[in-house]
Amino acid sequence: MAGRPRASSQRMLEEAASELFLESGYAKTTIEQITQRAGVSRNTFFNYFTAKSDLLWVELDASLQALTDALAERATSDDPLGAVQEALLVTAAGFTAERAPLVLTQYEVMGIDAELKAAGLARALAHADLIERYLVARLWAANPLAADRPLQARAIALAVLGAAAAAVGRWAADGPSRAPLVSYVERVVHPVLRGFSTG
Amino acid sequence: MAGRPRASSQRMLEEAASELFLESGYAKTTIEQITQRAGVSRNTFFNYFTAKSDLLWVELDASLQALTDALAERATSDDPLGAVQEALLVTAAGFTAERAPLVLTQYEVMGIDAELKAAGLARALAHADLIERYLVARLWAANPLAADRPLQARAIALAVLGAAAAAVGRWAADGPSRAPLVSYVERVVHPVLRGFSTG
DNA sequence: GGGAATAAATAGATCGAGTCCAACAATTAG
DNA sequence: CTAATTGTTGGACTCGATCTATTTATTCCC
Repeated sequence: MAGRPRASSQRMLEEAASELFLESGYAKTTIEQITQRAGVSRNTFFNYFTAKSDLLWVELDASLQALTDALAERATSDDPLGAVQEALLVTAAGFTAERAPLVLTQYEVMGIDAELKAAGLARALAHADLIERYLVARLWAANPLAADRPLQARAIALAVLGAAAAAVGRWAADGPSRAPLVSYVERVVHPVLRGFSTG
Repeated sequence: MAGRPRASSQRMLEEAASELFLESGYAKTTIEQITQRAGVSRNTFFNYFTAKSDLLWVELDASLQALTDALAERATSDDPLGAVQEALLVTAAGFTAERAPLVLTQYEVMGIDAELKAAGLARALAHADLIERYLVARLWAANPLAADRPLQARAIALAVLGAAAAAVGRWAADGPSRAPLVSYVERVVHPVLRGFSTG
């Protein structure tokens, strides 16, 4: 395969960025500085990331694939709500102490305000979309005549997303000696799904 | 009171913007064009709005006050979860056909992509913060010793927010002859709160 | 070895949202 | 009338993001 070898990688840029964010804050760190530290030109940044903010949510974005896989493994489950919970827990297990997003653990040092943190929730809508699609396929294949099932699938997906977001936030705030994320997520996702499964 | 009278208003700018968004799309409409149509200078825009995106969420932002008031009226409720649902329904009642955010009803015409729509969820975190604070006050005054009650309050608040967002999205998509938003919100918020109230 | 194909990096330019400050303008109060 | 107050504007600037043309670094094939 011909072509010029890459001079950098997402990982390199991410590491350069994390150092700089911790040194000077997110807002004060320019893309020029990040790429300089990584040894490439400013324009090259956009060959690796769509936007500066992508740097804050690398682990979250990566977990989308984990959730996709976990849901696919449960494609034929006869307990869709239970399967959603399991898939979320499997995905949550991928977040270890070393893979806790800096944006959630070091937000004060990095000068991350509430609006920037909130953008994580918007970004995680992709996860909710996966869950919704899974539910639409599993629930309404069983009973396609129920008129509001698309709304219900979406509501479950978004409610679960919200609960999981609460869990992640608490987990990150609890410090390095925190329990595994899985236990937080389970504690909050279970009541949500319970509510939707009775009736 | 001395001082120079204002030459414009949020309302005027919002109307100018809505026209332009519908004509040319959100991304293609510049702040210069909006302020020109409203008859003021570009810099003046920022005396009325913090950012261009504020224009998309005027009704949502306004509903924050409605929710604040509705929760305050239920400050002494002995059924906090029920009170949260009622407050949400009162707030939802403020969204009529004429007050449906264009960003949700005309997103195709306006070229609003998924990311821009997702930002509404991030913005609505302010609503979830209100609910969380209300729950912390109501639930943990009654039983301050439960260790994970702050997490539970946050999880409820965010789960309810997610469910409500699903309702709003469905409601907007259903077209001008849609049923009142209240019925959508009730249908999805009730199971969430039910799940957290049993146990 | 050399040329062609391929993929990546870079320089340079531009746009527009957003920030900021100084000067100007429109009102009221004394 | 002057001073105080509040709002508008012009001008300059930053920086993320976009885009294009050129250059660069590799492989492949003759």
